[in-house]
Amino acid sequence: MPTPHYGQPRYRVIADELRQRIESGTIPRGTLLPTESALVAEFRVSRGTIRQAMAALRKDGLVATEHGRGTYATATLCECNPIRHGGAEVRQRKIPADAHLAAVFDIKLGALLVETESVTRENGRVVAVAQTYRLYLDRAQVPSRATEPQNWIE
Amino acid sequence: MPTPHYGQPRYRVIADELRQRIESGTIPRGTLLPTESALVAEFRVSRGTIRQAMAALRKDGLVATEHGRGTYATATLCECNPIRHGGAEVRQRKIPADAHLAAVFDIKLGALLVETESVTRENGRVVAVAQTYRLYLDRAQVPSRATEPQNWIE
DNA sequence: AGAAATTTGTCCGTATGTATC
DNA sequence: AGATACATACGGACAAATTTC
Repeated sequence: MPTPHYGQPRYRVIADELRQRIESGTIPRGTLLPTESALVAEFRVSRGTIRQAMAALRKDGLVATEHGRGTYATATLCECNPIRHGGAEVRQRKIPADAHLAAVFDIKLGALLVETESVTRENGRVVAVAQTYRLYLDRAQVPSRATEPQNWIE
Repeated sequence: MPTPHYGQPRYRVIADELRQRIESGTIPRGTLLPTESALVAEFRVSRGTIRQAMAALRKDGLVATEHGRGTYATATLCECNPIRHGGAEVRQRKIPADAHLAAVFDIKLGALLVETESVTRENGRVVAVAQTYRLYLDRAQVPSRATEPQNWIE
């Protein structure tokens, strides 16, 4: 097999498969995913392809990776339907901190924040977007060496 | 030469170097960067490494890539010093729209927005971050095929 | 405490497919 | 159509962080 990528590229197919396993609970939140080598064996692709799929999931905040340790599924991302509030659409969701927010809040990359997004329209046209972030205070934390990530409950 | 990467990985060193060239004006805003092959030759690294450096710059919105065309430096990111306003630090800057904001505003990826960020502290600890975005109304646009990107002024 | 094994991170070289000019 | 450039994929190698013994 040279390198045919008709339709969807392989790394995307794999990413979608893993995403479904996480969302369906086949891979519980907070637990480690199979290792890269295991996925290489399962999907019969090269390690680079697996890593590309992982990067895609990481970008979406669905998983987080720690060097020498593994990649685990992050906490549930709760996304609510937008509600109307004074002419603006307001929507709230839990998100993992990106690099910038992690630095500002001085928290770990991937730690949970609550994002409130408000979208303002004028004549149907979006003219302003406001996003506020606050710490998500719960026992839901990114697993660390101090606790057992396997048994951590979201 | 096996694969020594003391300290910083090479792709990051290259990304920093390119970033400096852009910020110092060696690579003017709006102009195309050297091609991948040129950078491969200059830095004596593989294409994948160059592409990784490019991806890093792209993620930061410093450059934008068009398929079959090349990679060019995006508009100036004006970043002002934070000012204090009622117990919060407020800072404004121009940023290129990421995928989400581009979708919400219905504008092109990389088009300019004005971001106002407000950071609130309690006892020195950051407790909330608010970001508002509005359209940046000016002639500064991301270059398109219709105009000549080379001569585009920010 | 320390060595070995495991796992992810980075890098290389190469090849081929696909889109644009 | 031809040239150029980006996207995907492979296999191998060594580095670095973590866990296990």
